[in-house]
Amino acid sequence: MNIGQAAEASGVSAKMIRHYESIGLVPRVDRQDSGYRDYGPEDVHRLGFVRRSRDLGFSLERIRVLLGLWGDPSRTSAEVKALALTHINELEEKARHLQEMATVLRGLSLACDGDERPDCPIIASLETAQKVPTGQVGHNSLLKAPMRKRRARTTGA
Amino acid sequence: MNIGQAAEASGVSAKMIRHYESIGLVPRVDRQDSGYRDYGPEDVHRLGFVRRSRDLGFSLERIRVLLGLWGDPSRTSAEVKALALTHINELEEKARHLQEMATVLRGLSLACDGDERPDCPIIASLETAQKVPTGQVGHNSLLKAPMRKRRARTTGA
DNA sequence: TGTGGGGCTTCCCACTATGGGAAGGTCAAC
DNA sequence: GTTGACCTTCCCATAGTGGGAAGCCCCACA
Repeated sequence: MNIGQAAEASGVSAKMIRHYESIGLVPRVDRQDSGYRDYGPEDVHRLGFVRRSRDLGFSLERIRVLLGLWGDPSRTSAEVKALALTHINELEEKARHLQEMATVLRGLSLACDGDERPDCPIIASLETAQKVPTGQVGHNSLLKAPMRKRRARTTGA
Repeated sequence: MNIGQAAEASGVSAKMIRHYESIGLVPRVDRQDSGYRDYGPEDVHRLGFVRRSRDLGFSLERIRVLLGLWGDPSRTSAEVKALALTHINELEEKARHLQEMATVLRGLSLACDGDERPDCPIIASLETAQKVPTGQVGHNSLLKAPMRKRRARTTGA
């Protein structure tokens, strides 16, 4: 089976299959006399595993671990579950972050007339780091690590 | 004011300030005799605007537009609001996507014993594209554009 | 048997946004 | 003058995916 057919069968693009192979995520497959890669059912199966893992948001590095667990007969479901729970927490944290930004912006938008005049609380809020009328959020600076202190300079004149 | 002080005052790292300047997001500032960049209050103000826009998840390209609207006395609040609403929709769509992945995985995790045995519905689900007992979600392949059809080949022998 | 076109190969570049680090110049305090 | 923090530019790295070029392979059809 050529790479194009493996791509269609697995849902992973040929481009990505080559990439996954190049970074060692999936093993190098045999070559035909022509030099074309030759895929068997097992290879396609594995690519499908990768594809579904990606669909659930796993990073390639984590999929590397998942593939290891998949092929390890002495794995425990506890290991798999722990990995999944870690990932779930990360997903939900990111989702919360995005939703919080949306909520802040939603509050500002509600206060914006959206007419022909230039006055706009959205622009005003971006301009100055002040509280926004969201009820409970009240700050713009989310999740950014504080910057390290710099030595004060006597900026002359 | 040197770049380090502008960075601390604005919350944008010196590295990023230089980068923003290099891509034309913020104008090139004057240089001191030493060749050091020299920042004034207006520059810091603008950098703060960029910082807060980033904190709300705006892309640099969209911040370019926002900066244009900010400095445009003939802007309308409708323009700003439209841009904000577009962004809100994108944020919430991404948040939903992440949350949906988390929910699917949560369902699989609930069905996983997490003990010393290898049997694991999480691995099983990644292995084969079958329905998962989540109640309403029931699919793994989310949001991926379908791949274009390829011509079937008579894979000889 | 020749040819056309689609698939395959490798290799490089692009994207987003940010940071690390090197090599070297500048400034201010002591 | 020395020292150390700060500045300069330039290159590289990240994560994941796609675009595209140059060139070879293969097969169907005329």
